[in-house]
Amino acid sequence: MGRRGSGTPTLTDVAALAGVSPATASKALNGRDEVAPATRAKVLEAAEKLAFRPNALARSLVSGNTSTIGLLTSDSGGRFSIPVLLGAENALGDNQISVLLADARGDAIRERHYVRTLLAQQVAGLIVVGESSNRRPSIGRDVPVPVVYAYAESTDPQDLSFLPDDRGGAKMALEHLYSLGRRKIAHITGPVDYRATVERVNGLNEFLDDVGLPLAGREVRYGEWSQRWGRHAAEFVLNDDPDVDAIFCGSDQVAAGVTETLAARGVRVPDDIALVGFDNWEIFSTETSPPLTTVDMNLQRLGAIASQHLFAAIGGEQATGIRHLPCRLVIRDSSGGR
Amino acid sequence: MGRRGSGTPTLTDVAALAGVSPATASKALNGRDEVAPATRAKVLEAAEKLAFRPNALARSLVSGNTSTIGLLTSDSGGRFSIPVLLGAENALGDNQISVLLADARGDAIRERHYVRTLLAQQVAGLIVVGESSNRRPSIGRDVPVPVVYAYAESTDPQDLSFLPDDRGGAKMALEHLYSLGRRKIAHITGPVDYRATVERVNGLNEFLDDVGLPLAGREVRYGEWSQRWGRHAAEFVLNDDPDVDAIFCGSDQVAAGVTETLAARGVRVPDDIALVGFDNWEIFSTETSPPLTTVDMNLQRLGAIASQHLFAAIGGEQATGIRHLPCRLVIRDSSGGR
DNA sequence: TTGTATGCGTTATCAC
DNA sequence: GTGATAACGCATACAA
Repeated sequence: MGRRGSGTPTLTDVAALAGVSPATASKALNGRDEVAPATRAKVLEAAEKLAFRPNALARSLVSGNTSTIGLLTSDSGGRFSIPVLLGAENALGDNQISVLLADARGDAIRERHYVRTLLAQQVAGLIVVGESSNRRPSIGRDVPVPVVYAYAESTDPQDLSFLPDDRGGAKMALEHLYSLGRRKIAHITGPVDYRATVERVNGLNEFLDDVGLPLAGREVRYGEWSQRWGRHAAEFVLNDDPDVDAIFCGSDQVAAGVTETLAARGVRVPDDIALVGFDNWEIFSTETSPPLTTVDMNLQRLGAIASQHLFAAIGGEQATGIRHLPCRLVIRDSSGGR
Repeated sequence: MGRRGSGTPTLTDVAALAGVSPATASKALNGRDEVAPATRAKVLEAAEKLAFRPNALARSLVSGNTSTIGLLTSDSGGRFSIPVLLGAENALGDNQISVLLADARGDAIRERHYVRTLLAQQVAGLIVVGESSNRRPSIGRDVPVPVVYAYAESTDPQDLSFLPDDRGGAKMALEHLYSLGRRKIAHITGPVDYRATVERVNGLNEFLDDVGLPLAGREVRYGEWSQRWGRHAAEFVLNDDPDVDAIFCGSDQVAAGVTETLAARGVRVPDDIALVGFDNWEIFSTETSPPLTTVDMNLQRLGAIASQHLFAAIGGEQATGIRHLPCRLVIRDSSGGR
């Protein structure tokens, strides 16, 4: 009889109903070919009838590997981890892989705790997602399963990290503005201690150097990731440099604030000033008036690629280093580019 | 020797190092009292030395119950499931419970698939989170583990569902406005086919009836959950009823749009018009100018309570029906209430 | 107090 | 082609 007489049916139940041994039933259900077609049919029928589902725990215990991976995150809002998770689930496909989620909330102690818990659950691998894409401590080399960092950069070069190519993304935005004839481009962005901020500014500077253009708006405006900052910074830029004909923002949230100030001052977008954001965070980018041209970091794709590499690593193909994945320009009305 | 000679240490390894049998080691580690203090010390020391972590799979296989629960969600953005998840993790505390997350993306087929997968993983219970708080099909009575619905209402009254008390939340908002002397209150909200929309309107109507006040702004303005709609609807309201002195919005996102229109038309908030939102979605509620007074649905608390009930159910204390959990008014500047 | 034996549900090995 | 048997890592009933 099966578990506790009345519970979920077990392989033994199926075998009994089919009139074969558990071993044979196992082979039949797992599609091994050392089993007679007639027998297989009987077993499958019995399994169907009992709505049999193999106990993944028992299976993992004997096989030594789970079909579960751990996702260790720190961004409590799920702003980055959810897209990464969705991308991972996509890549997993019907592989019957499950994701154990643990949110360490940026606390190193809690993070260590969760790593141990996830390992106790015998996860086959770990994906670490950052609360920002900044460099962050490695969870260590003594972890007995493969680890990849997605939207996070491990300080240990022996780890494998996946980051969006913010620098390239910024260049895409600027090329777009440049191609539309804009020559007085200002930049309003977030805190200077974000890798994303710095990389986007690097892309900006490289582009301006390449085409021989000065930065407009007097200087790069560093602030916070908030609409509030966008509103204020737009005032500064307009006051200091009324000729500005384009503003490239370090995030859509900032761009949303900029939009408000421009509207309040009667500046037309994109006619007077073209606007480009970053993130393609749709609750902002599709909701401003006009909707934002913006740079999408392809986080879902990043999650998919990271998990593919994780599986490769689980399969023995270890890799190391930092991979920058391309961004994508999403053109809407705020730049006048279509 | 343990797994594959060199892998993760097992209980047997610990026992060997401590010079006792695996059974004794097990008892010592699990805090059973039929073991001599000296022996326990030896075992603990050995476990420490080997960094031993019990294999949760094996433990579950023998005990028959896992320390894992499944979280089945449909809101791809994580807008509701993440707070619920955090609340659940809080309630779990150090119980070493893990959460297996599956995102069905609103697809019933995928949902069934994930339920089966989660069950195959032997989850001890299931939390179902909706993409909205609307009524949704039950995942069925044939699920062999307890299920609770959080921010979702199962169509089956035998299920246990937890919902925010939107009606009560709306009343809190209105009482607040009323107590501040506002008497011409309009309502701008989302689609009429959302339970949340309807319940908030119900609360509105009940309140207005109670105090004998007519609705201002001509009628309830139903639309979408978007800033865009908020901007337009505010125009309608102001045009139809210029005397309005308060606008209660069905969401912060809508309120953010309303704010923009009010600013554009030179209407002062809260002096001319007081504004109250709903959701306390902080990227909106703390970022508008002025910041929004709004109703918080306490989703994290809802998640905590739902998971507590789930554990009770796992422990045998089944419950059924629908529980409405109170909202909380968060007072900021947009209502002039502080 | 400690150790031996057994079983959880499944798969793999190896006889038959 | 099929079925005993052992093993995965752990916990427990029971014997010592």
